[in-house]
Amino acid sequence: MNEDTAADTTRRRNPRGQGDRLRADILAAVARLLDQKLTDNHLPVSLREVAREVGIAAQSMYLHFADKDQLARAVAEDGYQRVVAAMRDADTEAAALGADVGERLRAQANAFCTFARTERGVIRLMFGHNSSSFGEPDQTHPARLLWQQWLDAIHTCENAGLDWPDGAEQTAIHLWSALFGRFALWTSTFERHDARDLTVFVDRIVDTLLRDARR
Amino acid sequence: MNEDTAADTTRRRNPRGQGDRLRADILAAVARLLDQKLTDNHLPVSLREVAREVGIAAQSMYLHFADKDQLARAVAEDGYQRVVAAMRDADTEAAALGADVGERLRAQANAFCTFARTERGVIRLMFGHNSSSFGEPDQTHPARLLWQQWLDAIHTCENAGLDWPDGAEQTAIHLWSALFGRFALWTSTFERHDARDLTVFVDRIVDTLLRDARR
DNA sequence: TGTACATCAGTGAACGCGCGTTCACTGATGTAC
DNA sequence: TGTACATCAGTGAACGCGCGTTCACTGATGTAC
Repeated sequence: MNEDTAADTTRRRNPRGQGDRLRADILAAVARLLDQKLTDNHLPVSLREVAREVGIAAQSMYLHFADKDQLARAVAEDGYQRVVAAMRDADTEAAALGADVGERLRAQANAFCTFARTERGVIRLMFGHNSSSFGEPDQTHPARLLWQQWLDAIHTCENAGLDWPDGAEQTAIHLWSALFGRFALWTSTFERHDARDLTVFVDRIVDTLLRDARR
Repeated sequence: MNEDTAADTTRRRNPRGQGDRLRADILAAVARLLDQKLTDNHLPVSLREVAREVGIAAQSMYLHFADKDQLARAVAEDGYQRVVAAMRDADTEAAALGADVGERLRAQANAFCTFARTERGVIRLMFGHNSSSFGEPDQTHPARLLWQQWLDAIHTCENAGLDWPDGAEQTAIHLWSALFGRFALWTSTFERHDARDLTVFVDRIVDTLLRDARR
């Protein structure tokens, strides 16, 4: 077992002139370890930092969270609940103003991006570890809430007569992926961070989807 | 200044029966701190773990990296170089087999996803912090390499006669966003992780782009 | 051909620090009688 | 109306540990003479 980890075979010193090999070995080891670490939800903030920020003693964290892991879990779960609430509110508001289903979908897409923009740290955590860290394989992952919200939005359009060429599920995945990917690029690369870029993108992608659905 | 952090005003104990308020305060504090931490590239692995994995003493890390931060930087930079190399190789290979520009674009998109799938930890790190942590605002960010690769691929199609309705840049951003977003969803949510889902997605999105470009 | 020396690829031992967590405690506030 | 008591929202002090980093060292290998 573990024949792919360098640690098994006792390492021998590199020959003279080959010292740079260690550099490559180190980079490969980091890649391996990072991959293993993906499973646990790592909170890149210490309990004590949080306590300091709140203005309480570090032990007071344990009044509400059993350990650090539970805190991370709670933050992500809270994030899912809030983003879904924001989308739902945007939908309700748009509907109250007499928007059609397409405009309501766009409103929800924008609400999602706005949440991502204003809660960058939290959304990173939300998508920062895979399902296995949320206990039971399927049912309990709080991302289900968000997935259901997207699916509802897409279905609402179907009920109003739109026909998605790739089907509701694929359309929901497509929209969610595109928005999150665009946000990730926007936030993590060299672009200046102008919120309008995101809004323009939302408009374009929702328009394209609607156009193809109405054809 | 800092009127938005709870730590400024000395906290007073919650009234009886309101103990749950602390929970909300803590979650809000974590969100604030996570947002601040986005700027620095945090390597969720210790130097000593890496050294153990490689099979060397912890201090030997300093033979190649000035500190932990430089190691994180090097891992990300290496990742960018490798993903670009993989895309370039896929393109060259497809071209050698007589593929047209569309097929070559698809080959590069697939190479990107394959890299993301096999180097999940590294790609997380690559997109896990924003540009400011890479020194000079624009020029030095190694993501530039990848951006240029996408742009080249899109331009190659233009040179072969394709006309992108949204322009080359927007098309490149769209493709990159969609792929990365789909990957992020695939890896971090409740779906079973079946590589074919990604391949199917790549096919569909590239096909859609090409169809709209040829019209 | 032998040997002194420089270089290279690392290691041994230790530092001070902040971390997650535990245990026993406090002091204000509401409640029963 | 007074007082004993339970409850609540936390804190004080301490633990052992692994971390990032520093400094001085080692021992094998190639090179100049």
